[in-house]
Amino acid sequence: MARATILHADLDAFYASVEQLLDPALLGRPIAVGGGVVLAASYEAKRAGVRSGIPGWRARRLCPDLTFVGGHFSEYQRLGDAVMDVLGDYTPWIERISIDEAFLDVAGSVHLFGEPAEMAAAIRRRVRDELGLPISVGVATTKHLAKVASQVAKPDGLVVVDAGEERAFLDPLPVELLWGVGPKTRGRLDQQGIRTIGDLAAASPERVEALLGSATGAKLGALAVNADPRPIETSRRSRSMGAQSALGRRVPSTRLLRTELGFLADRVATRLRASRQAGRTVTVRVRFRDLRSVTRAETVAEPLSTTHALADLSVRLARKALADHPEEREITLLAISVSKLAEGSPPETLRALDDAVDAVRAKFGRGAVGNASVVFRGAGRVPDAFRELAEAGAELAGDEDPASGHQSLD
DNA sequence: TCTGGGGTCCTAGGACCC
DNA sequence: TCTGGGGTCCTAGGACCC
Repeated sequence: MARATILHADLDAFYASVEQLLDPALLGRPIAVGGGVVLAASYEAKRAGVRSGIPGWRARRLCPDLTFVGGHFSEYQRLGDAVMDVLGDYTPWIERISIDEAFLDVAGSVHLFGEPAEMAAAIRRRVRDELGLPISVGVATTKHLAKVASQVAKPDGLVVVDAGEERAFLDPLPVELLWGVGPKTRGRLDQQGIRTIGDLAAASPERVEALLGSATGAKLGALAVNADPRPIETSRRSRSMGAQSALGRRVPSTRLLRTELGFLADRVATRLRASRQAGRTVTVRVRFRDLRSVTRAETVAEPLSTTHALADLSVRLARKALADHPEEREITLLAISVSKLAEGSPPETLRALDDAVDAVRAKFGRGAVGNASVVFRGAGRVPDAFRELAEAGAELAGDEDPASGHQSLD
């Protein structure tokens, strides 16, 4: 039987913990990072029902003494990276899955640092002592189970699920602890009397697949019986790249579409070029007042990565989406996503302008130059630092492959 | 009194080809 | 004479995650 050598390390209420670290007056108090929407809540706020993603007004109603803080996004990036450096002291086999969590496979480091559980304890101690942050760790035989374990460990805890103890650990837990079970799936399972992971593991595959669709059902079934031994992936290429802007309520004039989609196209195309990629499918999403949204997509023959081409196609797609919904007078969000990514740059002739813009920006900053929509759009509703943090999160794929160029610890 | 920005994966239907 | 089966690609929408 496989040993429990997979760790999932997950910082607790990360943004909120950083704020409490930066301003000790906030310690022990319910705080939320964000404003219009809650990006993160401290455990004190969570106890009152404040969750990330809920609107600010609802959070205030749930928790009248809630303190909102603006957010120190560059500090989140710095501290998140510092935590990953600590993890890297224990193994090169790290899969960072967001700014504040990662999987580790420590099978090859046991002779250096002791049992996986000891490493987990040491990691927690070091992150607390050196960086001042609480972090929970789960240890198990598979990634998914380690993640369930870290969720159970929260806040500020350690849970080890030894080989052979998986069923006893999983069976009594509620299904929503499984990765991929959200409100809808939980509701569907609940209607069938399936509430615990044990219930799900005991249900026939046919029944689960009939309920959730074949792929989702099979996947969830595998998770429930811990039969999903996916390996640690130290680097991964992203499959799409996008950007979006919430707009408040706006009438979708041609001028608005050109300005906002020009801004978004510029952000996406710049990142595409920086990663030397281009994409064939462009998807535009338009959201209406009731939060319903529609998408229109087009796949082109030649991969594109120029700001101009992306902006033009995006405006066309947005017009198509709007034309199909003439009853909608106002829109609240625009988004662009580019997928079917491939290595490659645009032809020389088309690239010259973007190259020049990229070069000037590298020297003088983003606002120094750009197409009119970028320069004249003015400040958005969302701080650039937050966008950059989110972008960084989307580009976690490390270029360091432990399998090549790194001496095995064994 | 309606909510950010970045992603992943799945489903279903239709076009098209052999 | 009116119709099989399989595969691939594309589009639109939805659920979910951090």
